[in-house]
Amino acid sequence: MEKPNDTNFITNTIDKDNSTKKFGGRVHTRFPPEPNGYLHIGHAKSICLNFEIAKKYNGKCNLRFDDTNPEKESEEYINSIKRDVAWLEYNWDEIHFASDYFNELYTYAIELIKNNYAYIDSSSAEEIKKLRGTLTEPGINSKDRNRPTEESLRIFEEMRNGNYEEGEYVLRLKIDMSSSNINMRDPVIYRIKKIRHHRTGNDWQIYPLYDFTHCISDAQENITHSLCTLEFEDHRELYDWIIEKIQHKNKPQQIEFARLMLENNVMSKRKLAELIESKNVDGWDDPRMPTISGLRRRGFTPNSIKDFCSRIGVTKKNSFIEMGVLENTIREELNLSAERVMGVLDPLKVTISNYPKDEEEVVKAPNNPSNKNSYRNINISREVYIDRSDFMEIPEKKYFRLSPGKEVRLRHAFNITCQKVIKNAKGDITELDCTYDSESRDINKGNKVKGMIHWVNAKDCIDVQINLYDRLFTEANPKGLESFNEDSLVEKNNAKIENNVNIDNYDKRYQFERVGYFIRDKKSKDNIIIYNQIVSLKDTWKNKKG
RNA sequence: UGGGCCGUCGCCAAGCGGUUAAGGCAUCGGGUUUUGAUCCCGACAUACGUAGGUUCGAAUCCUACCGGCCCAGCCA
Repeated sequence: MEKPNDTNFITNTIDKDNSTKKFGGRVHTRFPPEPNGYLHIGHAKSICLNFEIAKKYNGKCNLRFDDTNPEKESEEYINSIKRDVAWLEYNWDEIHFASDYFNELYTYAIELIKNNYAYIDSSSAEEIKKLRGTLTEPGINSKDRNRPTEESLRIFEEMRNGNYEEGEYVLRLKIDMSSSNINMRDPVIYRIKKIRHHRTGNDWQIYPLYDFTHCISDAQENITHSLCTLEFEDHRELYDWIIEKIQHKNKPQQIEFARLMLENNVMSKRKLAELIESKNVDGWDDPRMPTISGLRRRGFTPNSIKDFCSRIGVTKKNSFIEMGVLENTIREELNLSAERVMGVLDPLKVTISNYPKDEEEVVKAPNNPSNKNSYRNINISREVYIDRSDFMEIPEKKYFRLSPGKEVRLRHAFNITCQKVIKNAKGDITELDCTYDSESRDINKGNKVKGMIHWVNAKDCIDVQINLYDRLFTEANPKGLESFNEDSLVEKNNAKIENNVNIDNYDKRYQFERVGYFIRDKKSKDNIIIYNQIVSLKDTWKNKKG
């Protein structure tokens, strides 16, 4: 594995902080997902960043669920997120929930009201929106902005007790309605929501909003570097304002980085959900999905994902990463570790007419070219299957696989020559009549041939379905479903694989020689054995042809 | 049109006033290899969004432009 690229503008900042003892040389990060959906590769970038930084500086990294909106959140998501983080082999030092701080948050809110930094507003959502101003015009103070402290305190408590309906009142920070930073125009920090929370049940009728919750949660956990994505840059001023006004002893530093975007893919929960709802994919863990669960089912390993994250770097520049970078990481890992077997996607029957009927022999084939001492045995007899793509009746230039009259080697076995092409009434090729050169079992004795193709023994190969995957969209930056790649899934229903494959092992990744890397689909039905193509082998021949 | 950010090779990304402007992916040559894979070797930015300026010296500092992203949820 490559040495991870573990320095970036954030570690530079931390180095500086450490040298000035800003946090006493301490480093404490956190990964703060909202449990309202499944994690994707973009989250993996954040997970790797936060946990790797903690590791690098002998610090800590917490897992914290930002669960302040019970409407969208659930236990199911909490569990899936925990599972995904654990699958990536990261161990959080502490696990917290923003909802654990509801009491402290409430107390801080009261303090802010008392200090004239917050007030209860009876304005409707529409009124608040109207008075907020625009990007170029300042906002206007709410009629309730100077509500007496005692009154705000009383209403706030009544809100908590459930005396009011949703929308009747909100608690707002009193900052500056004319600020050029719209986040500072008296942001709402508490709203009434008469919804049962998945962790606090019916204890609360009011729930704090992100801006109020996040900074205080960080401070409570004594986080030093609060890493988040670019869209929160404008919120930093508010983050710092709140920490200052509540006079918290801890002052975490928020640092923003660019979120991950992949070419020919989408990353937003909404767009991912669209793919599912439109039935273009079969769920959050469809092997084409950029979700952690999708990647896992596809056959990616935790290491390959971490390797990917270290390769793409961390900056403040919005950019799209080519899918090839991701694919390359798993290809590189599997090249070293995956055992080799053979499998044909589109079987074409080959009868070796001069091979004795009812006879069979065993050939040896290395499990991995890196270890010449580990072999597997493969049976071969009179009938084999090869891939249709390895035969061309009228070969194009430089095609050095099988064609009429041509000799190629069956990998690990011997050379065969195509004598006759057999077709059905429609003119489709149904079978090839070939002869073999028994001398060529010894690789030094047969003719030197340029073509080498893979095959399976007809008598004992295993019938499987092989799923080939490609990028989800044809456009680099998809706007919507219009550019969905209809060929993103190709099912090879008649595929056949060598019987050395352990079909009961759902975790073992194989290289089907000359084709790609495969893993048994965890969702295979009992009657159909499905193998997922994790990634193909590089194919410069295909590239050259254009 | 207010504010906050960003612009170094096709895609990422080092670089922090003096370097031949790292590295990875991709691409293109060549070698090894009976996986058109792997592996190895080589090529690949006189150029850092543009234009000025400061300086003996600038991708690095200053100014002005140009281009892109984000912000007007009682979402996070």
